[in-house]
Amino acid sequence: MATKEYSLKPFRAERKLHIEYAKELNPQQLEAVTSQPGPALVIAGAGSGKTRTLIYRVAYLIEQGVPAQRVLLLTFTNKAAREMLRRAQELIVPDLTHMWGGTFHHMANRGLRRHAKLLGFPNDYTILDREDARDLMNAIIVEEKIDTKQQRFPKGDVLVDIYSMAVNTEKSIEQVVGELYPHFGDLTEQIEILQPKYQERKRKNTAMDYDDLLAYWLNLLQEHAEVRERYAQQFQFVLVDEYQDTNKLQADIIDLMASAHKHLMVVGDDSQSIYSWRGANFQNIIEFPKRYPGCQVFKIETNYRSVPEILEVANAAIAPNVHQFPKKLRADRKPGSKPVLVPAYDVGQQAAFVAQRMLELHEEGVSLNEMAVLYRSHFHAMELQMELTRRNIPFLITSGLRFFEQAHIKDVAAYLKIVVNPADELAFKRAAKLLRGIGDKAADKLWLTVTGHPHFVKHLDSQPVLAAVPAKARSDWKQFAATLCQIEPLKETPSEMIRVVVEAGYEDYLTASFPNYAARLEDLNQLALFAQKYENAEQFLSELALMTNLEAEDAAPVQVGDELVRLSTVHQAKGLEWQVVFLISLADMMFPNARALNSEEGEEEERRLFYVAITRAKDELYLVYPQMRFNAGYQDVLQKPSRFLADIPPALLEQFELKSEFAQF
DNA sequence: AGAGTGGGCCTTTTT
DNA sequence: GGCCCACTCT
Repeated sequence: MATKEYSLKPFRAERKLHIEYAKELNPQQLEAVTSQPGPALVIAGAGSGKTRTLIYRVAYLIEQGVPAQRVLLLTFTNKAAREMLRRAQELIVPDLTHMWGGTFHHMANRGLRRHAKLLGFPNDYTILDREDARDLMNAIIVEEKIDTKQQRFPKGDVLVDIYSMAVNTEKSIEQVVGELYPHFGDLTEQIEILQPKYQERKRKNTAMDYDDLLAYWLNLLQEHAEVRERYAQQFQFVLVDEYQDTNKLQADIIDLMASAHKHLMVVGDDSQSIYSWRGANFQNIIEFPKRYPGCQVFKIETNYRSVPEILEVANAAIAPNVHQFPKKLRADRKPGSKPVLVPAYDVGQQAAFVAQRMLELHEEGVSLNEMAVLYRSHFHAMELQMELTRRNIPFLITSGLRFFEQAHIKDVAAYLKIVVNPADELAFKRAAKLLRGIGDKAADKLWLTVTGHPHFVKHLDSQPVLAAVPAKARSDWKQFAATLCQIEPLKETPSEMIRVVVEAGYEDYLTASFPNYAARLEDLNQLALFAQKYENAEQFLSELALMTNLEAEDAAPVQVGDELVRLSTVHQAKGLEWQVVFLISLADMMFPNARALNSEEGEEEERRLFYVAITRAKDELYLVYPQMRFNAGYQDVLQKPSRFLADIPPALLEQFELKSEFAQF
């Protein structure tokens, strides 16, 4: 790898460049975009053109002659990376396809597929999603004969969460349990003993969970100087978006990736740090100047997104937080209308109000695509979904379940996984249990008889294996074995594999098992189309596991051209914007969430979340709360408006009086 | 004994 | 939709 340094000429407005930076950027943005190499921290408030700054920085680097493959752009979603590259590409001529861009997990996976052998892992490992990790952990709890009855023992998903937190924050399990799971304090030792078992089991199955991708990648960079040097040399410029939501593990990876040149530019906003429960630590951004002494600091504080009335509410909402960089967001836009406070009787009336107002706005000419409903938790949107369906208002919801996490998608993917990685115990058992007459026990037994065989797929149809198959499952099993043999040679065309699996029997299973089989079949059809983009099954499966909710939409069957209202959690709305935003279920204990209030930091994070939600709105913002909570079987109980609403001076809001027509629900 | 089904109760945020 | 448990069917 050539290690030529590409230096940047000092920016001078009069010098002829393709892009007229000084015209297209404000002075603060311009300063960051044209800054000299070296560590740099960009504090960019909500709606201040953070993305724009990054795009222009990329374009500027390329225009200065830096080859695309020497730039690394880390973003929160792959979609964000793609979007930025696309827009940077529009600004300049050179080809950016060789630039590395994407999420941390994406980058780690890309590196590990190349170098996993150094860690004793084959490079065709499977990536476990949350559900897989939980199932594996539960299996271990059973095998280790842990008495989960006598004393409340954490379930698989809780254990996985504990380990995840330890890995991502680089803390000990004892510390994590002590701080976040004190009620399991006396089980600490047992919890510690199980972690290596979990690690071993994944290794045996040649599988990695999300945390392993990061942890092993960091390990590779730390322990293998040749790998570290290779990438640290390659990436002369490293850009990181949403830096406030990185955790210790990710920060360490960044530091090593940028260790040769130290041309590291991180961009973020401490007020929008909302992922501490995933180990994110906004101390990373606060202490960046300490870790990189002499770094340049840029503040971008002009907000182009929202009308001043919305911004004032946002500023008031975040003000009570003690732990933040002092900053003053200035509005650039002309005055518009005040945010509206809407007390609804209950969630039903809340839904009715939102739907009604949407229709009115649509009449007034606002596109449905420019409206969004945001909430704290997925289930807060239930009534609204029903209401919108009743009124024929088309909506797109990024639900708790991702497109790719749905059972039928995972079932079919399991077939491909078995062929790609015959050590994948979870995939094998999942697929086997779909056959009639095979349940947990039979699947366990069969796995023990088939695992480790060199000609795994062909072996399934052999005499010794057939003997272990329950009699009533025999014919299904034969079909299963035949299907796997059939798709094995098709690894280069994952979409074909999917079609074969569906036609060879999965379709029959769907029709027999689900009333909505047609919709599920259509999903699988879309999945096959989506798979065509990939060169082989392994790539396709990686993508499937690492895709975010936002990206999943591109693969989900949504008719193009249709106008859709967006329903989303605040977390998933990060980085997005709409003309009109409805923020619903603003009742205390719903938003802020009751469980987050156990600590002071918890309340501050909820407040940042509230701030993120408010700053998604460009023109109109509705703050809606239900006053009554439905109490099954008993009288409804009164609930308090969110404590965050009390921090907003009443003069900044317009009070909405619900007309009686809403009260009938 | 193991597979499969249905009811009751709860639901934070996600790569 | 998930989880747990009780129940029936084979």
